[in-house]
Amino acid sequence: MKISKTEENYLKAIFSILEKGKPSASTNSISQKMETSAASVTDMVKRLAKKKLAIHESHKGVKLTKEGNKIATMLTRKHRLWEVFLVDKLDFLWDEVHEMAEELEHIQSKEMIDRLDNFLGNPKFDPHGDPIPDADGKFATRQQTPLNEFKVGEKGTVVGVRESSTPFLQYLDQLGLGLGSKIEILEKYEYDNSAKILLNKSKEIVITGKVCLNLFLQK
Amino acid sequence: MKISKTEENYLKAIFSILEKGKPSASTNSISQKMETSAASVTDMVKRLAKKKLAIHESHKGVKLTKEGNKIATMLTRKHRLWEVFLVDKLDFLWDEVHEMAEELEHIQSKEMIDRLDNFLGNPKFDPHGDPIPDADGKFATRQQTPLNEFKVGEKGTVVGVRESSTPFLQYLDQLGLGLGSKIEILEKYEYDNSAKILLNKSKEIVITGKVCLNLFLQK
DNA sequence: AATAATTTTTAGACTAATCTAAAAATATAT
DNA sequence: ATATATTTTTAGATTAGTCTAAAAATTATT
Ligand SMILES: [Mn+2]
Ligand SMILES: [Mn+2]
Ligand SMILES: [Mn+2]
Ligand SMILES: [Mn+2]
Repeated sequence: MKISKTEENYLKAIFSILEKGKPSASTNSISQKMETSAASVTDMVKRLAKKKLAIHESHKGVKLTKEGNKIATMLTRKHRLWEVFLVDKLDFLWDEVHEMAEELEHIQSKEMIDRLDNFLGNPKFDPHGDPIPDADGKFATRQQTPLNEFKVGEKGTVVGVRESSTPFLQYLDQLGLGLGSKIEILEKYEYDNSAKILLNKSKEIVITGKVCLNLFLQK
Repeated sequence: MKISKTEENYLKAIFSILEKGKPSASTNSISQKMETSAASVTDMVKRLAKKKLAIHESHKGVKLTKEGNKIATMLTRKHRLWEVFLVDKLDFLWDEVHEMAEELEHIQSKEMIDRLDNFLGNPKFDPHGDPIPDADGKFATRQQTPLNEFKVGEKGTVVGVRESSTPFLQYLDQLGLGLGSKIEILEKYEYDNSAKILLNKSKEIVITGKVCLNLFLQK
């Protein structure tokens, strides 16, 4: 059974919605992520269900079957490994790689991706700190806490971002923040959830509540 | 103006037919290369003409415009650079890479391909000895002669193959022949154009006229 | 030059993927 | 509980890319 690039992108979209803890993905949430109409989503979801990749109950949202989940996981693996390649080998910045990976993930060769994994030194996390599933689909786990849950005086290292949109990543670059940055909380302002932090033991900066929410740190 | 993957593959097919010296590509020759019906070719050729990528005169075949030629050249560049990547970095064999490159060539990023070129050390020839156009579309040239034009006693080094189908390449592997192999002609048999050669100054083997025709050597 | 063979084009149909507009189902507010 | 708003599905249309069968044009053969 062959799966089109479009079907693959839908599977990945559903996967990423379910990943965030939702019990099922709604038609509207998928249409937003895919930037297509709700009608198109209904069509496609039916096709995925017919192929036994998804389970669809009318008006009750979509889940993935074991097979659908497997495919989405392998797409995530490919996407993230290519991102590592682009950053580590071709020296792209972390905010430049998503669109290219979005295309590269559809190249069909398990052998190639396993060799790429090896060539890259079997990385466990992508340039945004997201875990890379191994050849069996197993995700690495890591202890991480969003910055907004830190208390004054606590310290940590940035290991991931909740959202990896280009504007957010570029904003972090501007602030001098990236994976590996050392942070100590100096002050927290209840009023708007912003905070003053000490960056890499050298620079004091103020960041908004939104930034705090989107940064994951290891204590 | 955006060009679909299918349109790109047609451009490349037309390009490769014209490359062999033909003044124009016939509908049938394209349909053979693309493994589609002649009717589909006519349809597509009209679309390419409408986009000013090809010139089509009814019943007289197709040529490429400057723009069409440029695009086909860049696709060839991408295809061949990815083949080098797969062989040099991921350790694939020369007969394993074509299908993957056939997909990779459609990834849309000039910046990425220029960086890949650089990462690979700006190779001038692909794993089959075919020239890789540079960022401006210029092909490297090289003095090369098909083995069948060699005379008894002459020596040379294999630098390319005329045809790079998997069966042919695997057959060469079996014979112990590849790019860089040193060859001296020991005997030529007029009867069926086969020849006895000394391979790498150590092994005597007999090869058919067909093989002689498909190997390019540098004297 | 007429006929036969081959190549190319046209006509009409099909599928995947998309859309808009309207209908139906579900959720929310009064 | 009814009315209103939102979400989801259905219906019908469109475009790219493909096909087969038949018509038209070109090339080869007698
Ligand atoms: Mn994608
Ligand atoms: Mn990522
Ligand atoms: Mn291709
Ligand atoms: Mn090649």
